[in-house]
Amino acid sequence: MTDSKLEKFKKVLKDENLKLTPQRVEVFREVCNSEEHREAEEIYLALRKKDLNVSRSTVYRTMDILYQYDLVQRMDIGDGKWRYEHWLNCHQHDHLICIRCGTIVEFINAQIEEIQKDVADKFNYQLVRHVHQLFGLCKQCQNTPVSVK
Amino acid sequence: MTDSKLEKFKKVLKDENLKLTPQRVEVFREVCNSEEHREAEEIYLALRKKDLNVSRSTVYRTMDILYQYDLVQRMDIGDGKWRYEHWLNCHQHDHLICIRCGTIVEFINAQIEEIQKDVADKFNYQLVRHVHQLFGLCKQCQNTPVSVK
DNA sequence: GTTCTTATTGAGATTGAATCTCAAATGAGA
DNA sequence: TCTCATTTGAGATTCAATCTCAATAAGAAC
Repeated sequence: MTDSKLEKFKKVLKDENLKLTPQRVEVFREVCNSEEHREAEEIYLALRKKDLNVSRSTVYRTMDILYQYDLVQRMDIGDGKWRYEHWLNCHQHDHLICIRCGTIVEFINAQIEEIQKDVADKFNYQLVRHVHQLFGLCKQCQNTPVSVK
Repeated sequence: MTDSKLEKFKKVLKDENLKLTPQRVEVFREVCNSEEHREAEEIYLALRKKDLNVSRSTVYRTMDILYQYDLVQRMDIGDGKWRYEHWLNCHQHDHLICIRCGTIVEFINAQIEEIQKDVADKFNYQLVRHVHQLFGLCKQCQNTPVSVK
């Protein structure tokens, strides 16, 4: 994690009268140092593994703050769990999700973005955000037979 | 609900060795006769209101069957609840969702469908299904001031 | 550095949608 | 009508997320 990212977080905390605690810093650092799309529980366990004992509650609470102040992105692939990813260089992208192995790949398509705007206009909706997820089988899984239980 | 829809359901039940029960028929009828995107709980309450007392468990179970056998569509707008809609004339469409009043409107865009395929190809994903949701403010809500609590 | 106030933390309780359990009831084939 | 596997209903359970509250700690003021 670059210092500028941490500074950004510190600024948000200061501006919002939230305190800079070691727990918050550790959670933020953990999220920034991974390119994965992880659940709060996974982030919690990753911290424990590193002997950085931040409670589950605090992880959930911090992820909420990070999401509210646009420091992380979160997505829901329909299994009832939020998945978080850092959101500092690369804003605005969508996802391809493998329905077998769960691999998540990001994509950006300017043309789709344009058409989305047109669709929203046509229906008189003022577009705020969107979710666009393509579910399928990744190359690997297309070539792997399903194991028999 | 036309008879042909019910026949389709009966055929699925028969083919899958599932029994045709009055409860299943009532749930199916209830879903087919509404153009809304409703949660299982709402469908359950709608039935109760009509004095068709199907248990909550049975509603959930029947919705699962209907979804598994492609007789209804379901969507998740990120609030942890499945919303169901009948899926008999109009397959394949996406949704515009008002973030204030919850109104859901359907849209279809052939161009986006095409580009999606190209994106999946490019990443070597074999596309199975997709979720595309545009969140924003509907016309009505753009013109309504937020009420002060 | 010390004091003070207020926010934060952690552990466990709670929530709510969805699923599971199991005894009683019921389809539907023989 | 009989039989038996399936289904139903009511309540228990699950699980991610949120809430509660006493103990702790940040950080402003001095």
